[in-house]
Amino acid sequence: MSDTESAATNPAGGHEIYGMPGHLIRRLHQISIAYFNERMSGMGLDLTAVQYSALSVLAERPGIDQATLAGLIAYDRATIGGVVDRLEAKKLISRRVSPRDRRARVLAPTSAGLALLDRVAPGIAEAQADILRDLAPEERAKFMRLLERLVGGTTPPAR
Amino acid sequence: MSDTESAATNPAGGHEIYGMPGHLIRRLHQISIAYFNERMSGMGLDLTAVQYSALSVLAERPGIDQATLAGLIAYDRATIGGVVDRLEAKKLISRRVSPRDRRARVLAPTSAGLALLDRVAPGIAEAQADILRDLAPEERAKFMRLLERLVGGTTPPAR
DNA sequence: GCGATTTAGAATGTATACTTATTATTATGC
DNA sequence: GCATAATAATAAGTATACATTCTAAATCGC
Repeated sequence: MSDTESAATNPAGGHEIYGMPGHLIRRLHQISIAYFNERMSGMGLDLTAVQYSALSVLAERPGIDQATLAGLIAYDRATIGGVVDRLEAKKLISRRVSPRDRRARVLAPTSAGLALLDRVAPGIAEAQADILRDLAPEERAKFMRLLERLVGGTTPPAR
Repeated sequence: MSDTESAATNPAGGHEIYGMPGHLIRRLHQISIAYFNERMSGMGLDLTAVQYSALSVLAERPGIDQATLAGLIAYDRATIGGVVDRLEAKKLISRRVSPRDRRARVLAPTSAGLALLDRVAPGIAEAQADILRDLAPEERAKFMRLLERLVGGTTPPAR
């Protein structure tokens, strides 16, 4: 598709999706998740990308509640509940009622959770490298800069 | 995060996710879907991005079966079943058993499906523009070129 | 031409992802 | 200090997304 065509239509009146940003972004996300899962299963581990992100942020900021965690990684607050459930079931984090606000749940990684983070670090780095593998180093930097601009310009959780 | 740090760790030994490609790609996908849904609900329509892609491809290639459709947009074959179910329930596509292969289901948009595609085209174009809004025109082109390289280099459905 | 393999689709189970509604609890206004 | 508004989680419902398993049907090999 040439640059002279709109993203939504072509001269024949069709609706080609292949050149649309949304389609390519969905595909790249799909590929990114596939690389992540490959590395994790390759290490014999059962951890999703979403679970890794949550655990990682909790290691940096132990003691935050679910709503704060959701805000920090731009998860929906309803979604975070299930993620936290599964991390707790795997004994990677602890969840207690906050003494200061009995509505809130205070989260923190367990020692097993922290140990797992260290153990997966190489696989995570490899998965990230996999994603950008087909670009030259300068192109990777350029892509990451543009990506950060596109994401950073938007207020995290849309709601 | 500076370029001298790895994507997975920082000098303090932490595991910052904010600079990782995977995290930023997930965020951009989330933002992309949010823009799509805003435009659709703004037009009073009930159509997801996934459903739009499927319908759009069926308009270009009427008569293909579900496995072919899945391959063309890189959907999982198990996922496509539900997507097709919902499109059929909304009477946007037809699904009949193939006369040549009784295992397969031949798909095609209905006239209502084709009419809907034309009707949503402006909203789709706006949603795509929303995603790249914060970049200058040359940056948009650069980003799209890199995105296509990253996606195009990978064989579509990972399995 | 028939048994073995492959393939299409569906079914099942897990994990996001988001909307809306509900409950429990806290903060606010006056 | 009490009714009201706001907030943290959960619950319920819909829609991807993918792995695995199953059935039906087609194809392949010899």
